[in-house]
Amino acid sequence: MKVTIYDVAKQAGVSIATVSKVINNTGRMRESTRKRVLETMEELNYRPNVMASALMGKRTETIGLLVQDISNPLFSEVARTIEDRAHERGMNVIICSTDANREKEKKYVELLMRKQVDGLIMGSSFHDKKLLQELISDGFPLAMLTHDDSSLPVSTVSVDDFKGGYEAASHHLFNGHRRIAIIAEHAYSSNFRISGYQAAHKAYGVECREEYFYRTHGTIENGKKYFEKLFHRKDIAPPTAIFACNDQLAIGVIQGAKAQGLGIPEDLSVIGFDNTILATTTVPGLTTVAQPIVTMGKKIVDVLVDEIQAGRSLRERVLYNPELIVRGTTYAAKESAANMKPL
Amino acid sequence: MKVTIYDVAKQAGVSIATVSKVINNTGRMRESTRKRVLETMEELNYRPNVMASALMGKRTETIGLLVQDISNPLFSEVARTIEDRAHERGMNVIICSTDANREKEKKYVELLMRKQVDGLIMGSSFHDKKLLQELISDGFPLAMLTHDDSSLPVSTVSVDDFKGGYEAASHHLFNGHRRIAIIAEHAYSSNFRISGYQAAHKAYGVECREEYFYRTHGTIENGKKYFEKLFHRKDIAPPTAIFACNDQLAIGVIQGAKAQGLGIPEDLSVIGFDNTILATTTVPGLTTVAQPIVTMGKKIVDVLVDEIQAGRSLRERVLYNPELIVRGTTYAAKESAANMKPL
DNA sequence: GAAAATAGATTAAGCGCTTAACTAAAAATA
DNA sequence: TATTTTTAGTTAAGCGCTTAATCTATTTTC
Repeated sequence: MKVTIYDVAKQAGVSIATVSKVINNTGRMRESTRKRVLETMEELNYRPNVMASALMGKRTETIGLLVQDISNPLFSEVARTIEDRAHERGMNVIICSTDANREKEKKYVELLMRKQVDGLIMGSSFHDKKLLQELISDGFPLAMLTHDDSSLPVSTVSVDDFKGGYEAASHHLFNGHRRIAIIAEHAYSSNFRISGYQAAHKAYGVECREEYFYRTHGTIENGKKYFEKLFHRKDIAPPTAIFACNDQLAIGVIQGAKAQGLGIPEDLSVIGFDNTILATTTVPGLTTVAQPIVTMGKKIVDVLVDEIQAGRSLRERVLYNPELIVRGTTYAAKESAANMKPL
Repeated sequence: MKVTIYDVAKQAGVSIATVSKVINNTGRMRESTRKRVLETMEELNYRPNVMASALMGKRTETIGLLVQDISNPLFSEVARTIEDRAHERGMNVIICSTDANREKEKKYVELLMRKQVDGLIMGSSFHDKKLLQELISDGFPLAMLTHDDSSLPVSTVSVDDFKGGYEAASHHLFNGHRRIAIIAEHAYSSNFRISGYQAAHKAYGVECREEYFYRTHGTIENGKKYFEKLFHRKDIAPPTAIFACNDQLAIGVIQGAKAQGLGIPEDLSVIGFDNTILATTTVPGLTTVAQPIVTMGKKIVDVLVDEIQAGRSLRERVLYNPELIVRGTTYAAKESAANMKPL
């Protein structure tokens, strides 16, 4: 049967309170007693029951991680660093994929609350803002990754999406491109990437055309689909460059382009976002805007755990710099050999 | 403050036992009473505390999933289907990445046991066989994915690795290749893939040369590295085809080959294994042996949950058929235009 | 050497729930 | 109508732990 604190106490010839004290390293006792209890625990292969101690108001040492889809490389890479850091900090992680679906978000939050998780990391946009505000006003430990909504009094860790968008567009513009399409995601962060893209155009004195702008879910299929939309429009000249707001979209674009016989980057330059493993597996490698995934994953755990330990919101806002990783999918546009500078 | 069963009981004017009964749908009571309690629960936004009920011997409705590395696409894809199915069955999943490291395996198993998880899924090879046997003989609900060790009395779900290896090698052989290298993983399943590869050679009357056999960890870097090893050996003619035992290795091989100026598949045919998202993002697409990931993920959860509910090991062994997905990285060998048949 | 302080341990209450045992009232049976 | 059975609910113990309150030596202080 299960070994309980009573078994240990009996065997060691002390009370359960004493055993509890050695478990938690609290109170005072003779060194010999501590040692004897420790040995007995070892001997009986005793494992304290987390449920019972959680019932007494201790932490469950479990945090919930809500992501859109753990099978998406960005999230699985983030999840891995979160998991590792959480373990270092003595916590387990329950991962839930919400599919950016309100119902699931709600269901999983409820479930996680019932399990008494100590805190929650929102791994990307969380759509049910009302539920979010409820959690926040309940003082529940919360940290948001990649969703820097300044209207919410929560700790956030994210990348400077504006800058990322700016750098991606600037790279294209610098390379002489003047017709640069953007395929954005239905995500909060995309708003900033779009703004950055627009700001870069302004800096270069290039008009930003509505016709080159699409917004969709960030899948490979959609990348392909919107590439085709872009290239089958009769009203506009096709773009010579595309800024896709995640790597999957970029890869879809590349696949669509290659299927049409277009050369990458000779005929079309493509930039992605995230620098997931996918960006490294294409040949040529995908030029993309890197998020410091490992750093961010670590940080979000630290922020959350600090908050849990402090017992109140620390409202930390951390913004990391994105980095443009130039690989093989971007190149000077045909119509302009000379590289360009902003105005 | 937290709403407890007492609050509900008081408000509804019943005893906590009655409330408990409506929560668990047990015992009998007037319909009007049940309804009143239900309404009160709703009204107070009451969420039963899983810890407390777990303490009373109920399930925690949590299962642990141990994988090598959740950031590896194969595992993240599997994890996603496991997660979904588990949720359908009313359970949460705690994911732990072991890095195929004994220490971590042990540490995470301990942690999960302390958290009273109802069962464990071993998502790939589990190295600490002793610990495994301990768990099994303790009667702890366990299911193994992709690790069909017949010496262990556990339920397993896996793909027919022998057949997968056989089909991969046969495809190369059929295409006329006679120098087919194999890069295997340090995983239990690789043994069968290797056997299948050897059996196919036998069927075609082709000698299997030791020099074309390597074993390593299944990363992109290692794919590249072993491609180079293979092509810089002076003692043997380089292979015209490679069977890599996972997609990452295959991609590494392709990257190495392209870096050397080799054309894929004209100069080198490559087959991977797993059919992860990575196999679809390369251009041309990677020919690979598909595991029915979704089916397997679902099944392993069902097996485990059935076992948990039955309260004893069902010792189910499920073997799925792999499927060779021919994409663009395999082609007839130069030295033989005609396709070949087995003896 | 008596009072006060300290060290080392125990007792007992209680966390939020489940459930076996019980009770009281209503319904069925004799 | 009296007795048995059924229904609808309650009481109370206990799951494995934490911790404040308590207790008993043993030391320290003056």
